[in-house]
Amino acid sequence: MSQYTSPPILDEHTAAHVAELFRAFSDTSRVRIMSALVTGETNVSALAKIVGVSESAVSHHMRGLRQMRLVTARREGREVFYRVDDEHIIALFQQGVKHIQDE
Amino acid sequence: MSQYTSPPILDEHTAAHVAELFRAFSDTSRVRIMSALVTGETNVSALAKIVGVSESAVSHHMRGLRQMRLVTARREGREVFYRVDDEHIIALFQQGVKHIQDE
DNA sequence: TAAACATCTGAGCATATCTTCATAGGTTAA
DNA sequence: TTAACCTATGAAGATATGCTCAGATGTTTA
Repeated sequence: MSQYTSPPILDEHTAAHVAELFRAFSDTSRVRIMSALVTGETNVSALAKIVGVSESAVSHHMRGLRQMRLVTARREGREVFYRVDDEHIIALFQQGVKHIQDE
Repeated sequence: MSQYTSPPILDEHTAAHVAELFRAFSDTSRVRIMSALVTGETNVSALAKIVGVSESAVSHHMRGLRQMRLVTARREGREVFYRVDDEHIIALFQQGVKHIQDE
């Protein structure tokens, strides 16, 4: 006789990666940076002005987001433009925003 | 003549709430807890065994998740069963998991 | 009521995170 | 080349986070 068993929970390694992904959006400044990038490519100094933090802080955040491949960078002269390439990432972010705005 | 302006970025207050939501899933233990709850109602001691952390640690996590209304609690005798009621929250969580597993 | 069980809570500690400051690296214009 | 500009980096300090430990609270059973 067949028996039902619920799917095993996420293993430590996978769970750590999932947590890392969500952690990318777990900071107010990064959320605002993402909300800017979702509307289009933006460079560091513009992000700093828009979000209201130092260019250094933005740069630090961008390094993390870049390492996680959530954003890509493109150099144009002395400026560096960042963008969100992955539609799934955009959808994930927007879904989080929607949940807050719908409440 | 009409002019296009990109939508303003999220205000500080909204962004803080969005960050708070994502932060709920930004810890390995909480991700594993959520992955268990998604498969069905579970009590604290079971979660502790499954996830591999102390019951106290689970309880602390559940308080946070409860306060954010990401889970609901139901008492049955001396046990407390937790579940994820909100389908949108489940979808958000699963989408994050999917992004990791697809890579 | 007493004892056993399940969960919750606050304090304290170790670690992680975010920001700022100073400075370095890379690019363009004078 | 020098100066100005934009971005990146490392160190340091303040705050946040997650865990453990000890003990409290609530519930059932003997």
